[in-house]
Amino acid sequence: MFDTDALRLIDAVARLGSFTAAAAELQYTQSAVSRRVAAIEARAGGPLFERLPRGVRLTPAGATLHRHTRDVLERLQRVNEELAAIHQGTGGRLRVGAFATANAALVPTALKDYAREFPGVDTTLVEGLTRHLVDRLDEGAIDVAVVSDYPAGLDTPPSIVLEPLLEEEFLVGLPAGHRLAAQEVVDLRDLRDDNWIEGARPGQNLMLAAACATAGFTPRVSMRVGEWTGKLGFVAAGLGVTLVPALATQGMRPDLVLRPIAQQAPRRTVFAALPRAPLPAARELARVLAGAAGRMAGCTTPSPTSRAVWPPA
Amino acid sequence: MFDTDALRLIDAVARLGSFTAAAAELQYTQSAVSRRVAAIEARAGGPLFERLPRGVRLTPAGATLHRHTRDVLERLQRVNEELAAIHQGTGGRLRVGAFATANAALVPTALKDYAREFPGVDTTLVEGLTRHLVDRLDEGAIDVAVVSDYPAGLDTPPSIVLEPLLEEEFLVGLPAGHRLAAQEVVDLRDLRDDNWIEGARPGQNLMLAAACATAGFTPRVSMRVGEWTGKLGFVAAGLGVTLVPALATQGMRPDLVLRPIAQQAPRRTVFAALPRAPLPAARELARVLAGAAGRMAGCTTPSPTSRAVWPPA
DNA sequence: CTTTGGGTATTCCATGCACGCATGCCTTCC
DNA sequence: GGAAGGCATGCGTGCATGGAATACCCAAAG
Repeated sequence: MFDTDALRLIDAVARLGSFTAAAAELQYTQSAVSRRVAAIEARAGGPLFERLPRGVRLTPAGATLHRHTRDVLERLQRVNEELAAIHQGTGGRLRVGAFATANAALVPTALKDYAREFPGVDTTLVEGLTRHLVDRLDEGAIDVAVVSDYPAGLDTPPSIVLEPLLEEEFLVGLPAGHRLAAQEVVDLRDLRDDNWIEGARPGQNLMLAAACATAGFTPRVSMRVGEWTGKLGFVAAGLGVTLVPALATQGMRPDLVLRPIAQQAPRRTVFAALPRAPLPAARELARVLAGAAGRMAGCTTPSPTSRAVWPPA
Repeated sequence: MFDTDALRLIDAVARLGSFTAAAAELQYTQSAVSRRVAAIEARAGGPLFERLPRGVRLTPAGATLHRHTRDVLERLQRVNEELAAIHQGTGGRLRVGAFATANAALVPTALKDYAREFPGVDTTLVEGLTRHLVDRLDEGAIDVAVVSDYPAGLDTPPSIVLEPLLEEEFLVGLPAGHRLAAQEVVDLRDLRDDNWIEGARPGQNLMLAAACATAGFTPRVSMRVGEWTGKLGFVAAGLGVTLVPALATQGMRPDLVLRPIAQQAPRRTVFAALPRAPLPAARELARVLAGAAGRMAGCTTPSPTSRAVWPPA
C-alpha cells in the first residue's frame, strides 16, 4: 500500500513538475525524492512520472494515483482538524442523555445556549431513566447525562462523576375543576381520599409513597401510567391527581393546575453525570446546563435548602 | 499526520476491540501494537482507546478517527486496484485523438470493438489535426492518436512511434447531377474548368494542388471551407467539386457522388501514434485499430501498393 | 564541437525508528 | 489464592530512509 509520506511526495512532485522543486518544498534533498519515487513506482507496478529533459510529468497511472492522493490527503487534514476540535470542545459529536422531565425545559434550554456557543458540535439526545443513562455513560455510549438522585440514591460507578445542577421540589397536579384547584397551596392530607396516578416504571412510586407517608396516609393508587403525556392526560380528564416535578411545569398543558405542597415537599437533586475523563465538549455542556438550571422556575441551587414556591413570583 | 500503517492499526484495533487480536491479525506482536497506539495517541493529542479490563474501546475521538480511517483505507484499496487495471490494460482511462475523417468510420468501429473487449476502460475522444494531435500526444494530454502523413510528411518527435494502419486514396466528390457523375472513373483533367472547394486549414490545399499538378493543370479554387460538413454541403449544392478521402465515404450524404480518379490518385497513409512507453490500453487500441483498418472499404493495407477501387466490389 | 546549466539517477554512509523478546503489572475469574 | 488474559515497558537489533557527493543525460548556447 502507499504511505502517507509517499502520498505527500507524489502530490508535491505532481504539482510542481519536478523532483528538485518537490524536494525543496518538502525539505528533502533531490536524491531522497528520486529514490523514494523510484521505490513508490516499484510498488505501484509501473512508472508514475515520465522523465523529461526539464522536470517530470505524470503518466496516466500517475495521474490516477494523484487524483486519489489529493482526496486522501485532504481527508487526513480534515481528521486532524476534527480531532483538534474535539479536544478543544469546539467540534465533534456529543451524545447527551437525559431523563424525561429534564427534556421538558432544562435540556432544551441548555442545548440551545450550547449550540449558540459551539455551533461546530453535533449533538444527539437520548431519553432514558437515570439507571439506564448511567449504564450507557459507563459503557461509553453517551458522553454526558442529566440524571436525578431519586429514587435509589444514585449509586454510580467510580468511573462517573456527578455535578449537582439544581434541586427541585414536586408539586401536585390537579385537574382544572378540582375542588382544591383554587387554593394557593395544597395540603397533602386533603388528597388522602383522591385517586393517585403514578408512574409505571420501577422506583417511580417511591416518591409518592414517601411524601404521603410524611403526611400521614397511604395513597390510593388507581393507575400506573408509563408515559408523561399519558399520565397528565389522565389527570386532566379528572381520573386522579399526581405529583409533578417542578422542572416539568414549563409548557404544561393548560387544563392542569399545579400547586405547591403545604408540608415538607418531596425534593430531588438533578445532576450532570460525566465520565471521569470527559470530552471537553461534554464538560462545556455541563457548565451550560448549570447556567440553565439557575434560570429554571421553581428550582433552587443545590446546596442551599431554600423553599420553592409555585407559581413563582 | 497519520501514517497508513497507523490507519490500518487503528482500524484493526477498533474492529477487534483488543490490542492482542489486532496484533495477531496484522502479524505484529502485542507490544508493538501497544507502543504504536500510544505513539498515535500522542500525535492525535489525546487517547483514542479506552482501556478496559478486557480489551479496549474507542473513545469519541477514536471513533471519529476510525470513521475516516475506514474511508481512507478503502480509497487506497481502490487506488491499488485501479493501478493494477491500468497496467494490465483492462481498466483506467484512455484518451484518444483522431483527425476528423478518421472519426467518420475507422475510429468508431475500432472503439466499438475495443469497448467490447475491454469494457473496463473509460475512453474519451478528441478531434484535431495531425499536427495538433502529435503535440498533445507528446505532452501527454492524450494516450494514443490516429494521424495521417499528409500533408507535411509527419515529422514526429522521437518520443512518438508510428504504426501504419492503412493506406487510402482520395476520390473526387461530385454533386449528384454533375455531368461526370455517370462515369465509373473520373479523369481529373475533365475537371480542370470546375470550381474546387478545399479545406481552409493550413496544408489542406497541398493535396489538391499536387493531384492537379500531376494531371497537368492548376485547380481553380473558388472556396475554402473549414468544416467537413460545410465542404460537402457546398459540393452537394453544386457550387463545386472536391477531393474526399476514402475513409470518409462511410455514411456519406446521398446527394453526393464519389468517383475514383483515373490517373494516379493522391494517397495518404494513416497511422496510430503512440508514446514510446504507451499505456497497455493504448497499445491494445492500436491493435484493434489495425484490425478495423483492414475492414475499411476503399483502403489498402499499408505496405503493398495495390490500387483502390471505388465503389468496392 | 564544446560548454554550460538544469535536471535526474546512483553510490556510500549514518541515523533513527519500529519491531520482537522478555517481563511487569493489573484485573477478573475459578 | 492461583491462574489466565490483556496492556505497558526496557532493551537490543535490523531495516528503511534521508543526506552528501557524484555520475549521467539532454538541450540550448557559444
